[in-house]
Amino acid sequence: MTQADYSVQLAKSGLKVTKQRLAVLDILEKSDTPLAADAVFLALKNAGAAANLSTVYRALEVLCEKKLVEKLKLQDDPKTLYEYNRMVHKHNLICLGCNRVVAIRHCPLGDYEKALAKETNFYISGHKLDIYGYCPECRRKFAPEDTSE
Amino acid sequence: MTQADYSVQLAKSGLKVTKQRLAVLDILEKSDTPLAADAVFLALKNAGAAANLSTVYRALEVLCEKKLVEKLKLQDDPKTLYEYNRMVHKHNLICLGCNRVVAIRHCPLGDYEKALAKETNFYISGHKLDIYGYCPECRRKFAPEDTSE
DNA sequence: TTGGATGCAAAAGTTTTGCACGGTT
DNA sequence: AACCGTGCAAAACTTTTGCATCCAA
Repeated sequence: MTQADYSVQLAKSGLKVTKQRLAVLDILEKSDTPLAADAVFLALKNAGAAANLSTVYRALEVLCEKKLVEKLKLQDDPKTLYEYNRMVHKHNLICLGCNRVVAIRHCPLGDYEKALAKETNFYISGHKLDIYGYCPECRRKFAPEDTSE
Repeated sequence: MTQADYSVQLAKSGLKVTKQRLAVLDILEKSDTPLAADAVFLALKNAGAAANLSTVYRALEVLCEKKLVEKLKLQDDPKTLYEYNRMVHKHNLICLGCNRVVAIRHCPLGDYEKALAKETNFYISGHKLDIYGYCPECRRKFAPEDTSE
């Protein structure tokens, strides 16, 4: 993704194109894992595009409103994480050892949601599935249990 | 559940039996929805078992460690919620209108986890599924979309 | 030009911690 | 008696807000 792409996205969303917002989008788009506000703040500094922490929070907030960015909260992290919204439904596989977050695209819950809606009479707008475990590397380090077959 | 039951649970966990911990367990066990620390604090006061907020946080923390209580974070609430751990695997159906949390016992994810473990080589320790929507009453109030058939 | 965006500082909200005292075992 | 738990106050940490200034449209 290029600067021009982000500009179009911002403009389409009715937001002013500022270097801070462009930089935030770029950081998130390039990151292979969701980032907390302070991590974005640091990344901006390192990229030579330093912005104020408040500005980062405000940018993240407005980008979430416009669906350019997604917000997520994981169980053991007090910080809210943000990731570039690639507009695909997905789930998170979170490593409890190194906190790496791996995106999982296959979703087994379509029929389940429909059945649940019928059963509970809720209107169901979406769901969030986080799967916790240990990645291959951390398995080796911590070996919480041997599950090899 | 009675005072005596909680005492046994605490003792088994190697915790001292104090009136604050007993009261916290009782509040959570009787609640039909997960509670935030400040709500527990208030409930204690109303029950004539007032305790300090720090004590409530410390009690909740240690009860979580001992698996007597479960911790959960939902997407739009900055507060951590706590619920009595009934030792059953379940999911949450959360109403975006009134924030009611309904427990769902059926879990469709057993095979999915196994397949995912094989595919990613993660050791998978668990998952968390939250489903968001509008309960029957809030559907009527907000009518976000007509999905009746 | 003008309304929205930013920086800075201060505040708000939730949760944690240090320490002296009190209660459980 | 020893040690863990509690209360109180202060602090830590994340996030939000007020206001003056700046910048994109």
